[in-house]
Amino acid sequence: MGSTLGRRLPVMADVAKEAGVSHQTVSRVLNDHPNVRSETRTRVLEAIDKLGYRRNLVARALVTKHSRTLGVVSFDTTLYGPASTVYGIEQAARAAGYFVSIVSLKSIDKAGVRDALDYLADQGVDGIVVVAPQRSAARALADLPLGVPTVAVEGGEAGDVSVVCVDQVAGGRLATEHLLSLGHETVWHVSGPSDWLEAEGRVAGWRAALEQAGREAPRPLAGDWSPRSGYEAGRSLASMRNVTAVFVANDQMALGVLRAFTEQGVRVPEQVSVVGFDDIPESEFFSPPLTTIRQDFDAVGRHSIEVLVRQLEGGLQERERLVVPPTFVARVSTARA
Amino acid sequence: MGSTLGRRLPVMADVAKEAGVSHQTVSRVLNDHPNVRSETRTRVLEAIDKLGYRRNLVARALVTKHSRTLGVVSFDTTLYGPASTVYGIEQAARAAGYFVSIVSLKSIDKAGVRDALDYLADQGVDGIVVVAPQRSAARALADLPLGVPTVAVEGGEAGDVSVVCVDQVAGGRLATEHLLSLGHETVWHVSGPSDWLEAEGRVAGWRAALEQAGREAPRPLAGDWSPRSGYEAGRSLASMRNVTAVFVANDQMALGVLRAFTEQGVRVPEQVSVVGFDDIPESEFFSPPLTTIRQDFDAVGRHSIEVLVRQLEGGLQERERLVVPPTFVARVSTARA
DNA sequence: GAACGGGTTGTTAACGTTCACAGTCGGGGC
DNA sequence: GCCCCGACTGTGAACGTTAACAACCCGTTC
Repeated sequence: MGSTLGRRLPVMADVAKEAGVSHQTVSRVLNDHPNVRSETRTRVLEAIDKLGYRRNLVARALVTKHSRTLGVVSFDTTLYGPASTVYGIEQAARAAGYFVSIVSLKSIDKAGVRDALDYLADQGVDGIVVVAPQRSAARALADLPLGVPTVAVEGGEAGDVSVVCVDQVAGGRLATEHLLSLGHETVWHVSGPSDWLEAEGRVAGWRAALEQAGREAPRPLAGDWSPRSGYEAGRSLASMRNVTAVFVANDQMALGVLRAFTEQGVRVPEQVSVVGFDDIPESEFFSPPLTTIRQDFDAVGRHSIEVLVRQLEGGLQERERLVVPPTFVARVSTARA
Repeated sequence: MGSTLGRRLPVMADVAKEAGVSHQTVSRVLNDHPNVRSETRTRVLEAIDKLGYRRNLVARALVTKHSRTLGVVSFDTTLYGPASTVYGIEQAARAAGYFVSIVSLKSIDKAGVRDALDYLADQGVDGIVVVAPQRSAARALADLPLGVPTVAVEGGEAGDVSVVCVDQVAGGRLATEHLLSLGHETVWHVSGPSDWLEAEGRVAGWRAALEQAGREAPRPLAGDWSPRSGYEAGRSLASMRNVTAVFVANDQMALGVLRAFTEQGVRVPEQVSVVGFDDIPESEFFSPPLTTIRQDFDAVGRHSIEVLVRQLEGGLQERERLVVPPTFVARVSTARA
């Protein structure tokens, strides 16, 4: 192609020439500036349409210092919880007119979190959501000097940043109280990894409920969220005589527990009642269908964007703390003692 | 505070002044240009370190016309398959030095795909990966005049774009042949939604295996990937006398099938053998543990980035088609007829 | 001693927007 | 008739980087 025009994408100046106005007027039209004669506006819009012009957001970001991009750092988005949360975040962010740039961490240690944050900051994101369910991640966040508005999901006492989370303690309570109300003497617990804030919250809720009912809390069995660890915990529990009720810290482990019980000939819910946590789509079809505590991940994602955008567009503000309540889902894995 | 220096972030010019060189030399150091005296280089690096300078990637993108950002558009990243694929994509992209911007679609229709693509193009991504498992998405892709290098995951005959996919037909064959080899007269099938290419491929593989063995293919039961739809198909199957082997198009539906069988008193694998597809983490702990076909989503994600990056950095090229083989995973849900 | 050439550095001009400011035009008040 | 003001539009300069080119230094070569 000659030097005449080639394949070059049209820029504002081209539109301006086409419409017989200045590039600034084009800019005004694009930004909905009020003081543009409506006739001029249509002329510009026609030119835009004719040339197939699209504004260059990179150039815009350079001068405005806003990229309208939000960063998300999350741990293992393969898991149902993080995946759902990130999904909610993405939907909400796009609805609010932001792009979403994502970083999934394999393991969360301080260095990993810092790197991810740096990485996103380099990219020029306007704000960051950190799905930081581990204590170590939350601590990293608290220590980091972040130049970018940030909100933490499940972040515990995450220093100066705003936090959106599910009330894990209430969830643990809900599960345990349900089992106690069915007449069980006490409730056993298969917990998540101790580094996780969610695991810790559920343990606390379980303990509080038992204490309030004046029951002894048995020693919790620790899992790692995986079905396998639930299976192993289930084998231990099956070998004990006095177990009639178990609160498992997530549905995947609960699946493992159910499997172990089945193998050992322990019948659920006739001999032992089981409650899970999360309400993954599969839970309803476990054998037997799992009574569980539902977390509204979607709401968590949405809220975190709301908080972040408020912070971004409303100037600096108080840090907020938003707690989403969990709900009880009755199915058939629990029965009277 | 004053006009002296304020809180302004340092730019290249500041580093240049600090090091007593020109901003261009700083740029050269940052870009590993060979012709910089090593003494100068260290002086510049020291200045960068002292000032805490970080280069502005937005400005850089403006002039180079490369953002080093890749776009990903995917359908419902809440599902295990897409989530794992996107995870693999993200890991590989970051390793290759690219940022990842993501768009999750609720529903995939032509307009949705086009919007997502436009959206990402506006943002200035260098390339796009479309996780397009539906026929409609693939068709949308084929029709679209895309100005950006694109690769499709599970994209079927996706027009001019490169494709990375799992060999679904081979997977369907694997499952069916396994069941036939156990002596079952024929194999029933619970399929995915007909609009999905993956569903179609699995049906084709199942049919081919039956045909090759000279067996009649029963009418497949259609599901929608959800455990519930599997449950409903399972109830139908349980009510039939002659069903001894079922190939279910994904593990979630297989869970539903198992549930229905359990409820109806049909024993797996004693009376009926069941094979799933995907190998989700839960499958191993179903009752009974599910024999299934494993898809290496991670590899798919990685490969798609490899193909895309090759296209990006190697100039325009032939479109590629990369097929990842599925593998058979033996567990206990299948037995001799 | 002049011309050459490679390594090293600096100068100037893009890139495509938005911002700050300066016009121009027309109508209303005195 | 004059001034002012508000609506509208244009001009020039940022933003922070890389690209293109020019310039310099110093050692070789003829």
